[in-house]
Amino acid sequence: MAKVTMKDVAKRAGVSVATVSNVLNNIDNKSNEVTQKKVLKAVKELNYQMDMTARSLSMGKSNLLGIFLPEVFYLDRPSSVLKDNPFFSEIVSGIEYEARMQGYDVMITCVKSDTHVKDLVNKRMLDGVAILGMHDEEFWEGIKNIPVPIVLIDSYCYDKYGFCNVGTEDEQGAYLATKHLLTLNHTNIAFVTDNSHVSEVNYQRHQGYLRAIKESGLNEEQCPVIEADLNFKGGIMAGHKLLNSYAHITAAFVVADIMALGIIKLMNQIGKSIPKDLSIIGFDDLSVCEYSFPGLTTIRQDIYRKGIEVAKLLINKINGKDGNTGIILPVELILRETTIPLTD
Amino acid sequence: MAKVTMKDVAKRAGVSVATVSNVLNNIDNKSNEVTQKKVLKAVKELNYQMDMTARSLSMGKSNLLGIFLPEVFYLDRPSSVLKDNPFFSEIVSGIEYEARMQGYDVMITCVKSDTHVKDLVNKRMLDGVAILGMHDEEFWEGIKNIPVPIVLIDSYCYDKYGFCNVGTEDEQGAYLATKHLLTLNHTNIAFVTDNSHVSEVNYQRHQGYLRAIKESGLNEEQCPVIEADLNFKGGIMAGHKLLNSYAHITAAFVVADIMALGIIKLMNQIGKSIPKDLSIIGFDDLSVCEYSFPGLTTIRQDIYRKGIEVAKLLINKINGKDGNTGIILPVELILRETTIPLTD
DNA sequence: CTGAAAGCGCTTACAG
DNA sequence: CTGAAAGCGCTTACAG
Repeated sequence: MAKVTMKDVAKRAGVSVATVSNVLNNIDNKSNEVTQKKVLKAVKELNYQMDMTARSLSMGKSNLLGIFLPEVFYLDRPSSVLKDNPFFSEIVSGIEYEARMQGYDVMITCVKSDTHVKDLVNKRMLDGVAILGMHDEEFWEGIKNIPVPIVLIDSYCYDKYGFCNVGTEDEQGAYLATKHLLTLNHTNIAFVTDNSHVSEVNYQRHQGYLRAIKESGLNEEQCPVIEADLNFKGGIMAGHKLLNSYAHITAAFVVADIMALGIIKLMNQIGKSIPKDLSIIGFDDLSVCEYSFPGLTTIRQDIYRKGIEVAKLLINKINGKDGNTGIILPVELILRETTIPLTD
Repeated sequence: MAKVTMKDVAKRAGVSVATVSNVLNNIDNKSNEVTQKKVLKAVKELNYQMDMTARSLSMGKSNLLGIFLPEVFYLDRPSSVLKDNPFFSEIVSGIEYEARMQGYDVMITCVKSDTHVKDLVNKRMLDGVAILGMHDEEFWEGIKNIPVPIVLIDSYCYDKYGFCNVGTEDEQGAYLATKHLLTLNHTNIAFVTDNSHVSEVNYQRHQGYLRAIKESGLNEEQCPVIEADLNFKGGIMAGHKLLNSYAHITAAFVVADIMALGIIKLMNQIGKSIPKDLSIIGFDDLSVCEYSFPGLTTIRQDIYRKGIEVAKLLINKINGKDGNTGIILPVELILRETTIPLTD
């Protein structure tokens, strides 16, 4: 069975290829009803499927969206953030879903440089791209002239480059988390964060933490910042620091669930009890929060929905619909079992 | 800056478009060295990037691989297996990596039917596709005539349809797991599996379990099969069944880590101690096994590598390289803290 | 409202 | 070894 092309449809319907193209692209009143019916009938009978490749070449757009993940290395082996970080899987999932609903396909790849991004957009005539993860200034500078819409996730400098962004109430989330601990009478609350010092997100979360601390009249000095790698192992390291150098701490707000899980694991291992010996609250509400014991109290952001918003925003921009270039999604306190009132 | 095409390169290099195409496609000795040099120089100077869309149309192949995930529903909302199941993220990660290394891009999408698959292959001129997850006979029948290579994961009937497959030593893994429990003197060992009754994989794992049981002279009858949904909640359900109806059981082999985590969670919640009250071993070695407390003893399969093998196999078939159509990856017992010798 | 024709940027026989 | 030309399957002014 040879490939069915528009030509075949045209012949069967007794019209020209141009006409088939017109009705299929819904150039509204450009064709009369009976013509339309003939064409649609032929399409169905022949089970015609539009060749997107030809269409792309002809129109200069592909109906393809790019999802670009950061390339990471783990023990010198190239790894993928999709493999090691549930956050990315979930957001990709949301993007893919919404894109599909709107008739777009998605290409997914890890990118290593701005050049890499530019090349892919050109090569595949991508209509728009979503870029996940953090990159340096050079990277953003390098891609800012790409002639298709670009949406970022959790960026605080997207408008500087003319991009769009879907973010989360980071400051407010951190404030809620800290407030929750304060409400439970904790006064020695650590802020556990990553050690890369480049994350604007975590800076914002620190601000929210500080706002709550100050508001309650506590002294900033008694509230230490503990830094480690932003992953499970980093959480374990942070736990060690907590135990060794901050014995007076009774509660911790951790900027990422995955780190919080590391702390919990360590505490369990050495026979400490969570939340009795340490109240702990995370941020994200990954599925794994529910798996852990005790279940991790955390600040929820709806990551899947975030992905959906990313796709919506991207497609709106592609269609030239103006409107917001920045969307901020709400957060919510999820109470599970890792926080408890301070009693003495 | 207008798009740089082959025409521009040709002009700059003082040759024809055909020649540019030839050297770029490495039609080995079809052009002499000096011509090649001229062309390559022009390519570099103009920063020329091949338009894959045009190339695809012309060649009838796209250098694009499709990764097709099953569409799932969760509480009536369409969901994604990528979101809820780390197994899929990890294997996708492996496929993407290897594909990229070999110069292929990947398209990822959830598919709902065989027609959907066929349409996508046509529309995008995909060179090959990897299909993850389980589907019914009708689905496989529907796609078996697709004229591009198809590789499956963990299929036991791939050759029936002329597909390829990358699988795991399921029977052997289950055997090792069960053997491990037997070695620890357990004699009342439950087999916890999914309730869909369509998974050939879990049938094989059951076989491995039975082999170990029989080999040790135990009576099959005293080794119950417990069924539940293949997810975290299902694990909790299985845990309840275990507690309510199988008090004599001292150990369990669970066909998937994610279910095992559910059981552990339940036991923790009701104050039972793992492994003292129940030894438990899973299958897969997801990252989350390490996060849980106690760390889950399990049978490891290298899922990331599985993805890599999928891509390799797919690309080999695309290039007409014959060879294996079925690859079986090894398993390994990973000892953590959820199994303990039976003492009485 | 419809169709003939040019064009999108490549590749590939084919002739030279 | 190189180039002119046709073709891949669409879309889009343009003329009718």
